[in-house]
Amino acid sequence: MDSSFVYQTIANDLRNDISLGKYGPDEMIPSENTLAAKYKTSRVTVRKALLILENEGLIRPQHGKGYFVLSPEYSRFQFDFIDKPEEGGMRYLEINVMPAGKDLAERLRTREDTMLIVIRRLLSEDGLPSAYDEKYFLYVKGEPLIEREIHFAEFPDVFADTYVPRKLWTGMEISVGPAPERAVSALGCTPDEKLLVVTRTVYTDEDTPVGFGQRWFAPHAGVIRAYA
Amino acid sequence: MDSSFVYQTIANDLRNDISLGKYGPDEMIPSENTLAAKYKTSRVTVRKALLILENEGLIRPQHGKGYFVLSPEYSRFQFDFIDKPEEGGMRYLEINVMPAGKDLAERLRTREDTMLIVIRRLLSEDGLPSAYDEKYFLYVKGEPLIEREIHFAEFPDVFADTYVPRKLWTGMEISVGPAPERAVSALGCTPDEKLLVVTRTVYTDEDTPVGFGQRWFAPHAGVIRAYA
DNA sequence: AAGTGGTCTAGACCACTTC
DNA sequence: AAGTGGTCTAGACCACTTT
Repeated sequence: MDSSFVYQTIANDLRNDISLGKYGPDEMIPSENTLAAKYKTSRVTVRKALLILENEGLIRPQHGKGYFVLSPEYSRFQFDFIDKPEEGGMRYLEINVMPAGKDLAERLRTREDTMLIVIRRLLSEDGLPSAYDEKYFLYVKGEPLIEREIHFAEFPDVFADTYVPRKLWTGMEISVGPAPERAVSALGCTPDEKLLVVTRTVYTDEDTPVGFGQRWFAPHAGVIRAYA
Repeated sequence: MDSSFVYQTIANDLRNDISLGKYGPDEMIPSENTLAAKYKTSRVTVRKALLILENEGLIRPQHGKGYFVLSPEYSRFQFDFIDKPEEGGMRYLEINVMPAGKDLAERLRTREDTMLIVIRRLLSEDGLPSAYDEKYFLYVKGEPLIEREIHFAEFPDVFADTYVPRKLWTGMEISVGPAPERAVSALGCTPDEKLLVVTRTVYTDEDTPVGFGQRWFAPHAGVIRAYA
């Protein structure tokens, strides 16, 4: 197998043993010294292998005792939600600057007359409209041109120049609800029809919201795939 | 700060520098030897610090060149979807063994007369029904009692005895759709009303489906929260 | 040739757990 | 006291990249 290196061999062997149930949950695997002797290698190399398995969530060391096998964790799911789809088309419906208004002022914790940049788009797949989305973020005077900001790769990148990078985080809510009037015809649904909607809010490291976006999926395209 | 150890100090310092933009994306951080000299420590300790940052997705080493700072990745979201809610109530509506039928036979890639275990539940929050869910998995004769299997902690654990542990994975689809008739009244919705629905399929490592489940969320409770 | 990261050694000392 | 994991050293040799 993939075992050109000693630490890989050890990690693979142990992963196999755990996987096959040789060491069950809450049981202990051989100690570092035992493994070092078995593979005729140094403790450092053994620890390197064990760190890999620890990072994979298979084992956890306990000081003075040993390495315990963990129970598998199946409840954590993940998925990719990209702002700029690579497949399918994308069309800008509107790019504007406008006052926040009541709802958005509340969501972005600002005043109603605060100026926001709004970007509305229509996403397509196979020539059919698949989703409509909107993004709002604070308009800061003296900032780079809107035109430049529009061509960001991903949602939070818009803020790269304004805020400290890497200190932003995004919260997401997946729910159902009717699309706004301005999107109904484009998506080919009725005004009251409930669609899959994804709401994203970008926060600074101090939990101040700086951006807000929503995406409604057309009835035929309303699926988000995740895995654990 | 949290810097009782040399490797922690190095990792924290570098994380700070990257975070503050001292080293931007695609730029290189100081070499292992440089850092070892700066902190008057060994290369092993420096590498330990750098491995931490690598696992955090901040840097990536390139053989013969150096460590590069990566661009932040905001498009990967994750969330927890637990089978047995700790908060709120849960009531078993039905526990049975029944033939798969056409739809389930297709989903589980088996025959229509294959016997399945079915578990139907009603979940509540604050005394109100919040979701209805169903689970189906293959009924294997001679297996431990159904009664025992019902008290599993998480969905895939049902299969722990039957299949090789840790070689299962779960696919999930989040979409919208009407609840089945048997759930409509319990959830307090109309037959045609579209709800948030989560579909899970558990596969073996050979991608054979062994379990299938769906959960419909009541209109007032239909939100899944994720974060990146 | 010089610098870089990748693997590995053979020790050391410490803190924690068990007997 | 003995065994365990946690931190750390001062080297070594190799493969890769740049000059």
